[in-house]
Amino acid sequence: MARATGCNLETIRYYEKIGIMPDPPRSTKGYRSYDNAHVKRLKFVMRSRDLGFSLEEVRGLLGLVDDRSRTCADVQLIAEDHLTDVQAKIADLQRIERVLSDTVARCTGDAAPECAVIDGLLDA
Amino acid sequence: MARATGCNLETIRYYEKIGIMPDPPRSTKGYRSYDNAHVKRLKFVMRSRDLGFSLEEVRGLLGLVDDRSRTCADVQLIAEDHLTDVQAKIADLQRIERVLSDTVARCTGDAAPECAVIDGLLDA
DNA sequence: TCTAAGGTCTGTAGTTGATACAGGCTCAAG
DNA sequence: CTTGAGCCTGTATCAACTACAGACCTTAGA
Repeated sequence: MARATGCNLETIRYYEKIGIMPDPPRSTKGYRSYDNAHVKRLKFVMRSRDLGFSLEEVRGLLGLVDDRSRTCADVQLIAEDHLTDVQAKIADLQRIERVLSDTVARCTGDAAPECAVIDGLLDA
Repeated sequence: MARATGCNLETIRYYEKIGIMPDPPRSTKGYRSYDNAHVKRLKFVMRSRDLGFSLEEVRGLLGLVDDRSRTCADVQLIAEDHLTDVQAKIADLQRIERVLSDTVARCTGDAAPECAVIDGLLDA
């Protein structure tokens, strides 16, 4: 399954341990054996993680996949919360980017020990 | 110093333990006593962290503050590397934001168990 | 002077989301 | 029959803190 999905082997077992992935059936010698449903679920998890959902959020999303009595509105809540988080992070990083690029622009870049970056951090 | 800087008490001691902050002098009863230089250094660390520098990067920046034989060019390298990181993170998050907001926009938000977000994650 | 509330001390454990072994078992090819 | 690869469990590690437990100290009020 690691090869099939590109997911790290240890990560799959980690997901199993924390209950994101179900305990798969085992061969007589104790080897895990996975089927298409496992692969599909793992890919779902990987795509969610890729979009920055936390594992707890992924658990919530999986709840809907598993339990069809939960609704689209539940998912929308999780996704909108997450979208808000992402937008806040972007705004933060853009602020940081402005400060950093302004400061770096003031760098002379020479061999002197005076430095606009350091001064900025010391005096801000 | 925690009150003076707004830094969590445990965090200050953590910085001391990992060598970001120096071991301060102690009272006879073992209480730490800080002066202005400590406060200034801690504020420098806090501002650097706030701009997203890792503690290792902060260590590098502090190296210049401490050792005046190091140069502006050294700092510029650290800051430019970090700027590149920040810009990459912004680009990632913007990609995520697009996907998320597109998907959420397709949500009906009703009580039905069909959901565009889930479908998107399952089939992408 | 006693007491209670709060601050400080050390040291350890928990957090998130993995990753990296160690040491042992099994399997398939040559 | 051997060799190398793959799988198994369990534990340790990473960043950057945060949160206790349990002990000690200080200060203000009765």
